Amino acid sequence: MIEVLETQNCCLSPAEIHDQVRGRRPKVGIASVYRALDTLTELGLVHKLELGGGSAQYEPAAPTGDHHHHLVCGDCGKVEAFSDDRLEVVIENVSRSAAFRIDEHDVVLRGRCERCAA
Amino acid sequence: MIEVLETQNCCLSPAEIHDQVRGRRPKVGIASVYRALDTLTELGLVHKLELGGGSAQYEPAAPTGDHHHHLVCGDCGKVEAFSDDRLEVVIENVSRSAAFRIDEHDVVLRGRCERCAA
DNA sequence: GTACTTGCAAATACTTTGCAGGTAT
DNA sequence: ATACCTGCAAAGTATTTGCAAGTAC
Repeated sequence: MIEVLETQNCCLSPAEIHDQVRGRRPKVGIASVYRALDTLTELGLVHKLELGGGSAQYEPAAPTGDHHHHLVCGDCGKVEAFSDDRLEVVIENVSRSAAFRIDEHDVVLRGRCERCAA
Repeated sequence: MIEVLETQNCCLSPAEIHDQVRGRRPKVGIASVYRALDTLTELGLVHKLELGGGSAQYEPAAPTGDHHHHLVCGDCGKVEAFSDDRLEVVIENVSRSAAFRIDEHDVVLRGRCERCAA
């Protein structure tokens, strides 16, 4: 599973991961995928995203410098990554001044992708 | 339903809305709540949030100047609102330079609330 | 053997849908 | 009458859990 996640750096659903894992180990069940994702998420190795559209998405946690956020197309569901340093700085500041002790953040920009906007 | 949503300005689950609506109109089914939320979301009157934790959350769309984002406690699930002007400015800039035509955004900061951090 | 992991099937949770009956025009 | 709305029950999807069997030490 780790090998599968390594090949993809952005957003896989549990079902997609399951399919790819089965390519190598046909007997693996979806329950094991969920269990492993749960563990990896707790360990901070994987990041869980709730982008809407039925199921959660998982991606490898950023190996520092690879931190990014997501653009989501409301029409076709396409997801694309982006990153912006000023955004990170501002979020860092906000996090520090918040009442909560923040250790993670997600930014999702929603709209239409080039194709669907046409 | 609109009356119920008006009284709350942040984050209600469909089940919570259903409970409150039933206080006034006992026969209303959960399906109608989902249908109405769908319609209101399409009309842009209500904003749908995927914060994790089982079900989606809905809140009245910001009547300009009431725009906010969310702090989520990973331990107890508590959700709190915050807003920050610089954050909005940066997101506005990022949105303009993105490949997608962006018309909405969500920012979620995750961590522990004061109580759970102790 | 003991403790942990696993796949399967069943259970649970959330959301959507079909439909019969009701309402409004 | 026609078109639309509604609640209920059933279906669908995503995720979690119980458990018997398997594996590791």
